[in-house]
Amino acid sequence: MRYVQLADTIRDRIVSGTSGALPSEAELGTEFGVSRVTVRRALELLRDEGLVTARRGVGWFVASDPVRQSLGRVTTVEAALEAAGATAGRRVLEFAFETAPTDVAKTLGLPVDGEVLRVTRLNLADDEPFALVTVWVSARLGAHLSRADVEHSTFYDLLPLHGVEPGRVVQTITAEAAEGKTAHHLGVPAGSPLLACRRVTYDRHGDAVIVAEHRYAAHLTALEVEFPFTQTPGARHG
Amino acid sequence: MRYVQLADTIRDRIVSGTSGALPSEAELGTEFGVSRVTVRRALELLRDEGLVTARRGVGWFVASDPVRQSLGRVTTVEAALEAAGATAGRRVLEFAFETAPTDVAKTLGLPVDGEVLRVTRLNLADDEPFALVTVWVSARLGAHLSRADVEHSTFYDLLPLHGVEPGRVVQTITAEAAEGKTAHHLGVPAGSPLLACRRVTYDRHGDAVIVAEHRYAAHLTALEVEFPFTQTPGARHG
DNA sequence: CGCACGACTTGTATGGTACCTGTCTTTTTC
DNA sequence: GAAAAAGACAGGTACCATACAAGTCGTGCG
Repeated sequence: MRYVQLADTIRDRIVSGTSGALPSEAELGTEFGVSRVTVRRALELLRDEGLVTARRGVGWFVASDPVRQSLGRVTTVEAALEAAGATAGRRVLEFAFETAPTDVAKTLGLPVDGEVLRVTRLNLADDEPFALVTVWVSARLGAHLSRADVEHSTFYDLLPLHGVEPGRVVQTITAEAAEGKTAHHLGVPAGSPLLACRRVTYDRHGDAVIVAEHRYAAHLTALEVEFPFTQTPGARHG
Repeated sequence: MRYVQLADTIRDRIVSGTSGALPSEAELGTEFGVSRVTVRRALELLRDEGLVTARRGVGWFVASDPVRQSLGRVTTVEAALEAAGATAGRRVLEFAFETAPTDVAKTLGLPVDGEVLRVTRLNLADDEPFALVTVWVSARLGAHLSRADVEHSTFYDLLPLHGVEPGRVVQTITAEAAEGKTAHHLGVPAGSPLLACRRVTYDRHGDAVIVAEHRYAAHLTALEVEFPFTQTPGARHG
């Protein structure tokens, strides 16, 4: 689907800072070597997402500061815990350099047999386990981290010390059944539903630096996302 | 049996990371030096295993990659499905006026025995069940909606016609085990993990107008949240 | 100033092309 | 005789090219 890919590249262009008016449909068409119809379908897709708006006779515009607008108020489980006054604790279960899983290598931009530091950690709230977290960073970065470091500080506190400036975070949320070992650590029956969040952190240059997987027991946790409604008239699917 | 061997090699290729669209039947035929019929028999074998799906006139796709729904940008399930290249459908299962569940009555600002319109709907992606959605609106608003309305349009398209302007949306995400009836509708085993989203839509005046519960089979769906890195308590835990 | 005109834009519709899957029949091969 | 190959056709989808309607804006003329 050509227009989906085109929408992806335009979306990237928008989230990485472009604002104001977009080039006209005809210009985008010649730039990407596609017809105007295809450009329109891509733009309509982005309009359904609330990322852009169109004014007839004028042009297409990036919706006013869409990133901040739509993503400003994401509350994580950890934030809620702190707000509730719980004391957060960490217990490092594993700390190992090993070859990266293929998907992790891919997102971190490493070769298929690239080496990473994997830290598996149990997050505690008032000494009760509530999240099982696995973090991967490239071995090059991990070389500067000690086990004590990751036990007492967050990765977000540590990385700036080594010249890495976090830029943006993409969090993918899904659900899964608790596998035996995970269930044991979280203190829930095996097979019970978990909230699984994969969080990829990028630095200022757009390169992925941290891949993390958080697993929460479902009965304890809920993520809350708030965003303003963006009017999307004329959605193509009725 | 030539096509069984071919199915094996294609399966290997898929499980080792290939995703998205497969080459066309003709291309696979020339690549492996077999006829199109043989390629088809192999692919049909993999389809029976649930590994791939075919869309007429388009091509074959690996079935495993979930639909990623971007929170904060996509406002409807339909938009996310279209972005993934699937065709969206709806089937209304229940359409009833009844007394509101207490939590719904509370969020909608109704008295404890207030009346609401409840619509339970199955969302389809390429004619496969994808999401089970229950929507509650106050009886006062629901009085203007017909069953055909909610079958053919989204609530977000319908409400502006009756003077309601959506303002903001708060979405709460959690996981749960599929209860029997829900599992049946979604075509998954009972007890399998679901992604459960409760979405409360407020109008311009800050009054809650829609309460909706979306349930997705976990293996089909992932929610995606992107936010710029800020040194807030919520983003500190990594 | 007022106004028409033209150059641009988005919105909409249509015909045509290339390619895809789905299904069938016939021929070849082992 | 069964499996595979080869071919043909139907039904669909995505994309392109084109045309035209409708809206906006700047320019220049009277």
